Amino acid sequence: MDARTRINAEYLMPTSSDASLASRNFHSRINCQDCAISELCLPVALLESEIEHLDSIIKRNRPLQKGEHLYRAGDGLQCVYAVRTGTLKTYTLNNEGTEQITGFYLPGEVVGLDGLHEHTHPSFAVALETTMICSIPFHQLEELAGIIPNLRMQLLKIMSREIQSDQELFQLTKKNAEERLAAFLVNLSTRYAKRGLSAQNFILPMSRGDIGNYLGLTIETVSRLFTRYQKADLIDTKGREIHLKDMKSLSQLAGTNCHSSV
Amino acid sequence: MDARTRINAEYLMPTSSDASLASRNFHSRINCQDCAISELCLPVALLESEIEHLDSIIKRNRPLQKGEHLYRAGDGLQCVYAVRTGTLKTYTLNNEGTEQITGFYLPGEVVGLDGLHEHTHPSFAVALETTMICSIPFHQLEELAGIIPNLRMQLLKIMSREIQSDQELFQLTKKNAEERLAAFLVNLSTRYAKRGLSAQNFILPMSRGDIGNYLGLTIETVSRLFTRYQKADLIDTKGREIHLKDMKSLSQLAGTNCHSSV
DNA sequence: CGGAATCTTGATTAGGTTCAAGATGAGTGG
DNA sequence: CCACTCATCTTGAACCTAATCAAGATTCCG
Repeated sequence: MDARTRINAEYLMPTSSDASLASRNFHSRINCQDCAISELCLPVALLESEIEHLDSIIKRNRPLQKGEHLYRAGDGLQCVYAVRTGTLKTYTLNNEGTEQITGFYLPGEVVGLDGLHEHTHPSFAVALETTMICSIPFHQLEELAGIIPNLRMQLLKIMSREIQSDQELFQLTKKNAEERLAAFLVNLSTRYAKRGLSAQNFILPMSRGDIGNYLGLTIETVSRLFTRYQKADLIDTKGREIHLKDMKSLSQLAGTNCHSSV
Repeated sequence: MDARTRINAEYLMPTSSDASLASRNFHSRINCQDCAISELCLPVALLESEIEHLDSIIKRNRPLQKGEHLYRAGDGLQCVYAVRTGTLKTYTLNNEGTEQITGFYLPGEVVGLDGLHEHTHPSFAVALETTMICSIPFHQLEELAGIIPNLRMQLLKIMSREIQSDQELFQLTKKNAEERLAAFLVNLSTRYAKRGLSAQNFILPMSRGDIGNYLGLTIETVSRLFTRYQKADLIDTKGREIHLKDMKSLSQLAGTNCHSSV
């Protein structure tokens, strides 16, 4: 049940006449050199030639459709993955077999870094919408990190950032429902802004249920909070569209950490 | 018997007459080669000569006394630190300036890995008891990781494990008080067992207040849970001494993850 | 258009916090 | 060794937030 073989097996060529597209790279024109989000991703601080080297080990398959899995818990870990476009969610299953969402991943973010140490994915990763992925064979990445100091440093930085943001996430246990959802929205907003998108207006790629699951709240509470925020003129929502009207108050509600530089 | 007496047996306070001990290595005889917990720490899988190389960049100062800080939020990040003996807690301050505990660190565990990416510690680290630390200059470690593939891999593994355990920690948001405390105790137990200590009997290095803060519960709730567990014959406690009588039920309560290999 | 999934809103309940008061324990000095 | 203090811990009662149960409303999609 390897992710890659699944992808290849399910792969449908865009035009039956062009067989070459079925080969290693789905879009041969896509590469790190031209990628809009390389600034957020692994190639940061690399020289042109180093980026080419990195790019040469990266595989790009056809996009994942909504609901398709990138990998599953228990799968062997061959690759780590960078989101190119779209959104992933990662989750585990608890004793009762219910989903426990552990994270949402936006373009430029790297998933699969948990589980390096045991060569096995401890969680599931699934697309919330049509999502394009760069697959980076971990073994080759790790070797390359031995050769390219900047890449080694960037890999450490990405992991360090993940550790920090996971610890910030954990601070949610100390917050009430109102604060949790505010923190979630502010966090998403910040991440969209980094990607050159609007910090005020975006479309939530996940359902209310997903948000609730992630934050440890029920779907009813999330729904009620959205209406409460709306009445307080903090936000404006229609379905998954959201407009953050009062970022300052939301941030304050979120109780952003004093020493958080994010 | 307990961790603290073990430490006292190993450690003798410096006499004020011997100033030389205050220099680079407090105990010149302490090194990675002979360290009991090297198996849990950075030297895993290194050759003898590689361990010597690693050891040569590590600094060991006098022990931290209870309440002494190893670093503070905002401090520049020169080193990452491995706990040799004792216990650290890490915390941040929220808007209101109240402490938010983010983690407890036992011997062999590495702290300071958050904040690599911005060369600044995002949190505080303070000793909960007399604690000996190995300071590892990050720049040198990173360079060494370029030369020694096994060290590079071990560093990645340590960070990967931290990411995974932080994500498991985050699952506490989905648990109620009873489950949270059980998860906490089982987690501590597992970590002590890995260190060759008893999984059933140990002394909690932190106060009820610290536990509550960490888990997002009030001290009263923690206290009530301890008595409830005791009445249910799950544990036996007297102050900070704790005996886990029914590990199976506790683990079940904790709701350990299906795919968790820890 | 119709059925399913998702979302909203209301009423009730329960788990955990808050407020309050004692109890226990560790550390200090006489 | 005891008395005293301060910090930590325990227990009780009242309150409140968020979960649960329940019923509609809305949106999505074939």
